Amino acid sequence: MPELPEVETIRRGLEPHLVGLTLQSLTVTDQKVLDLSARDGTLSSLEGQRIETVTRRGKYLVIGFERHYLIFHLGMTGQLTLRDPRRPDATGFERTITGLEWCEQHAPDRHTHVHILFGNGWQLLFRDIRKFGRVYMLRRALEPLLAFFEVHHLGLEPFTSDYNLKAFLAGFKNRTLRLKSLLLNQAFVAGVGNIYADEALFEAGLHPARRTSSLRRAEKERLFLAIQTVLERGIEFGGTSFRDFVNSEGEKGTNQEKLFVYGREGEQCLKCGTPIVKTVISQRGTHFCPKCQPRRPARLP
DNA sequence: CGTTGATCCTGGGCGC
DNA sequence: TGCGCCCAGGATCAAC
Repeated sequence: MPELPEVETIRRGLEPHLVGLTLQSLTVTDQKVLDLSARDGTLSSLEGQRIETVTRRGKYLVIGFERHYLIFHLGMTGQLTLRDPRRPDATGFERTITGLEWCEQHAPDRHTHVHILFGNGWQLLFRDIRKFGRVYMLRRALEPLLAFFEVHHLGLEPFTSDYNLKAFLAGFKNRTLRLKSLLLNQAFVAGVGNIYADEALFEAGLHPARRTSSLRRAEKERLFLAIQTVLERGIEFGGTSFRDFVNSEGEKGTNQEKLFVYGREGEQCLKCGTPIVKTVISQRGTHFCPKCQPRRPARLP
């Protein structure tokens, strides 16, 4: 679910509400989602600390308290929402389990694993059906944060000076894997997941099964630009809500209406009318247009 | 070292 | 209605 555009959408929703709030208590109802291997202090040491920053790196959301970072990775089905218990919760949803049809705030349920209560009465709720998501806690300093990103193999960060053509091209060095697999590797470009990988390859007109070693310079440059294009569009439309994604207010994004290939198997390509094909590459569903994304590169003119 | 495949979870959707 | 099966947006680690 949550790739860079979804996490950024959540970040933008949380930041104006969270900055300045003081954490009163933090409750973890399923320890499985906790990873305190790199912590420096106990969870209770967060009590009384004020939130100063809400940032993001790849698919990781980083909440900066006065002395610690609380870091969230939403896995496949993670949701991070704000709730004001003094307001009525929305009810009567079509799918109460996945939360896909949920809008506005909702009450905690058996899939809500972390509850954070703030001094003003608001709650920040972490909910994750499949429990692939994780919550981490670090001492607030640059060095442990960079070490954390290092341990989790985070590569180029889109929309920063970090993401430049030279570094991008270096990612192709000595590699033979398929393009789709390269894009899913967070050590290459951080934040790209299955949906945006397929969309970026369509945008660049590249076949997902092509080997990285077969790309010409111009094709790599197209991919370099295409990744930013599709991520930007995803953010612009508030993220892609295929199943579970909701923003910090519990609302769906609309980027699923803007996709060219993902989830469109058998439907006509929006550019050429050819039916979109779905296949499997490194065990992930992969969608592409066989005409717009030829397996063999077009001959030079 | 690079690459592939199994695995962790739960729910939804489909065919029978 | 129920059951079995397959699928799902991620990341890690063992094994080749």
